[in-house]
Amino acid sequence: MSLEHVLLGLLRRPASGYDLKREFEERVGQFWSAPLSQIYPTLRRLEERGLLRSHEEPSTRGPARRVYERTLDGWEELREWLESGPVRGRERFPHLAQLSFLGELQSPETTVEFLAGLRSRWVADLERLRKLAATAAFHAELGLRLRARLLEAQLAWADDVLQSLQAARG
Amino acid sequence: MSLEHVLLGLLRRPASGYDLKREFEERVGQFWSAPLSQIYPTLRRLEERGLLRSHEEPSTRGPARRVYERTLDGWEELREWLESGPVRGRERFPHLAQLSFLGELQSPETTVEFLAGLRSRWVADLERLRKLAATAAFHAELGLRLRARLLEAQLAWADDVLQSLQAARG
DNA sequence: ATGACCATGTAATCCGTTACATGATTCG
DNA sequence: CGAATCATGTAACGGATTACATGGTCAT
Repeated sequence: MSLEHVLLGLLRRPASGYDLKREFEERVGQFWSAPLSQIYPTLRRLEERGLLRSHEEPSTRGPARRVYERTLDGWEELREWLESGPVRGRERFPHLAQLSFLGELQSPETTVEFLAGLRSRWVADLERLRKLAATAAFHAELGLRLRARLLEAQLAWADDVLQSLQAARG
Repeated sequence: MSLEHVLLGLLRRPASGYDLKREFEERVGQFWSAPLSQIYPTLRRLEERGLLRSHEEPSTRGPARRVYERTLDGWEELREWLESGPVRGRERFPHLAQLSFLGELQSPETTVEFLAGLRSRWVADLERLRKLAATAAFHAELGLRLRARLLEAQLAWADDVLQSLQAARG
C-alpha cells in the first residue's frame, strides 16, 4: 500500500494523526490526500507492525494527542520504498472518458461548455499552485513545478480544441 | 460510480462483457481500465437497475455470450452524466509523493536514477500513444492529443530537472 | 450560546485488484 | 498436443469514502 509509505514519509518528525492530516495537505496535497478516518487506523496498523511507535501527550485544548514516530524498521521500509524506483500509478481520468463519449450527444455547445468548464477549473488550480510554489523546499518544489507544467499543457490543449471547434462552426 | 457510466458510454451498440473489455482498451484505455471480474458484476447490477437489458446469444466458439444494450433509462442516465460537466477526479500520483520524500535520503544519485526511470517510462508511453493516435475518431482523438501533450510536458520537466541536478554536481 | 478548531475514533459501504474456477474452439 | 482466444463468472481481500459518534476549548 502507498498510504502507509506516504505516512512514513511525512513522519520526518513526531506527529499525531491530526498533525499528519495537515502535513498531508501542505506537503503532498497536490498529488495525494486521505481523510482522518483512513489515517488513524493506518497509523495503528503501522504501529502493530513495528514500523512506528507512539505515546500520548496532553493537549493544550481537546483530548490527548497520540504522537507517532518512525522506528528503525519504519525508516528502513521507507528507504526501500524510495529506492525501489517510481511506483507505477494507474491513473484514472474520468473527465477524459466523458469527453470521448460526448460525441454521441451531437451537441457541439455541450462539448464547448464542457471544455470551458475544464479550462476554468485548471486556471483556478494553476493560480492556487503559483501561490504555493513561492514557499517550498527543493524536493517538494519539484513536484509543484511538474504540476504547473501539466496544468499549462492542459490549458494549451483546451484553448487549442476550443478554437478549432469555434473555427469549425464559423 | 464512474465505471457504470463508462460502461454505459461504451455501449453504443450491443456488446458482451468480453467485447466491452476490448472496447475499453481501444476507446478509453489511456485513461481508464477495468478487469473482466469487475465488468461482469457491474453489468449485472446495471441490468437490475433497469439501465441495461440483455439476452443470450450462441457463440461461434466458447460459451454463450450475454449481450447487453442500453435501455431508454440507461441512455438518460448517460446523458445526465455527460451534461453534468466534467467529473472532478481525485488523482493520485504516488511517484510524486515519493519524489517529495527523496530529499531525506541525501543521495543525489538516487534522485537522478529515479527521474531517469520516470523519463524512460514516459518515452515508452509516448511512443505507444503516437502509434495509436494515427487511427482515431474526433472525440476519441481529443483525449489522445491531451495525453500526448501531458507526456511531452512531463518529459520536458524531467530533462529540465536532470540537467539542473547535473549542473549542481558539475 | 454559537461556531470554529482540536482531537480521537468506529462502522458501513463501495470500489478495485488478484486469485481461483471452468470449459470449448482453433491454429500451429 | 499445447497455446491462444473465446467466454463466463465467484471469492477473498484490500483500499478509500462517507457517515456517524464524542467531547473539550476558544473566540465572537
